[in-house]
Amino acid sequence: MCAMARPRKPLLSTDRIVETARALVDAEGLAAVSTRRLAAELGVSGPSLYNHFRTKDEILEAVADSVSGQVDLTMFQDGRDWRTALHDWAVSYRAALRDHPNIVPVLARGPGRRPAGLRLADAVYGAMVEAGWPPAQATSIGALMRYFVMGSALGSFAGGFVNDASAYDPADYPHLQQAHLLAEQQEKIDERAFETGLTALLDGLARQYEQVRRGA
Amino acid sequence: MCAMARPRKPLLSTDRIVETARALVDAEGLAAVSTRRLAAELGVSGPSLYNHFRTKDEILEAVADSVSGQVDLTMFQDGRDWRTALHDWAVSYRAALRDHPNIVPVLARGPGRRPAGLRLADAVYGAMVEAGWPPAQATSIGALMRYFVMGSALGSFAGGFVNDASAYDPADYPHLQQAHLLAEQQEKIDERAFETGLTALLDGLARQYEQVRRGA
DNA sequence: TAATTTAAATGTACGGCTTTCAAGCGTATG
DNA sequence: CATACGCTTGAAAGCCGTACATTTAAATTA
Repeated sequence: MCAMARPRKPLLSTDRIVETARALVDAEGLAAVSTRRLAAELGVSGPSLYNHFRTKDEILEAVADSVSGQVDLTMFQDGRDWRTALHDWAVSYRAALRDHPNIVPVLARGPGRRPAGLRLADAVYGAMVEAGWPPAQATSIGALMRYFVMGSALGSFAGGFVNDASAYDPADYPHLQQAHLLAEQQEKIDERAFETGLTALLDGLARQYEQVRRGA
Repeated sequence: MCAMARPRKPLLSTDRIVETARALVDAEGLAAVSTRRLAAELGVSGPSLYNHFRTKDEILEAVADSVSGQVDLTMFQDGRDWRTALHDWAVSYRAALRDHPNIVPVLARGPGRRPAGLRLADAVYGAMVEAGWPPAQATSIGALMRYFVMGSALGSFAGGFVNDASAYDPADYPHLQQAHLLAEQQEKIDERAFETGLTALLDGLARQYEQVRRGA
């Protein structure tokens, strides 16, 4: 009896699925994304999704990739020096993650075969080589920058400290008597830690760059 | 009929559960840990775990904490300079994560209320303050070091690149023609990226330290 | 145009998951 | 001895992802 047939215009499209999934992840977190729930959000019944994606994980990967795609890459093209470009890129990268914190755990699994993620890696690598870094170092720089940005996103937007004084017995953690305050100021602390680390990282790389150029 | 009674000696203990869970995570990954599977591994039936933990997540948190507990902290006590201590700590931290890569995603959610994780944060913070860093910077250093180590662990041991040449069309990623080779050499690349980043980070922090000391 | 293949959605169903609960039984405490 | 408590259990509720056959419309081919 009346099994719904193929509609005149497809109800679903990969784009619509990804966009809706992203909105759902942003609004309610990764855990809220079940195939049934997502399908409901799309006005459709569960298994329909499997006509457009082979698995739920593919949907999440696509969402992650769409966030990667929001990272600005123009700084690698307009002749800025490598250090400034790298700084701006890291900031833009982090901003994209901050806008969609709930998808970060998926992104953190590495570039995998996500096109936009690979484009990121490609852009950084290419720019560093062009700036005069040896290829091996350029690879390292791409990786370590990703490490730092991802780590800071995960460590900040996700877990962090718990805002509950009773969780911390001062006797156990002599230096962290005010750790329970950390949660309140967390945003600022994370921001400053990121900036401090990024500056240190770039300073240190600049030093290595000088040595490399001197050696060459 | 014949519901099993309370045994003379408890079959379960929190320690035994955590150890078994850790072994299971190490051997077969996070996904392999279901309450039933873990219970079977313990020679016990599913819901029994709930007499010792309130939720499965608490078990994983405990496993994560037990890994945090393996990180060496002695370098902060024997009078080494802050830079050397920080370096050794980062290396030891990364080694602990490398020994138990599958639990890293849980650890990466931040220190939360895990005692060993907090002890880590406390030790770093205390050592930096003692070395003459202003408290605010000491906080930043603790956070950014965690970011970097966690990010490098997640980006390496977990996902990374896919070892499948067909995944990468050279036309799309002009600089990554050999990206498919990356997976093979991944271990070395990750190691070098970590070392490069760590050195750069510490060089950069040393520079900031000089400025701070000069200003004081 | 007619026949055939493919696409999109569906209902049903299977096997898994975490977690709750009452019930049973040993052990410890009064 | 009585009573409370601790530990384990089986059963079950309510999720989950996804495989499958089915239905119909669209697209393709003859």
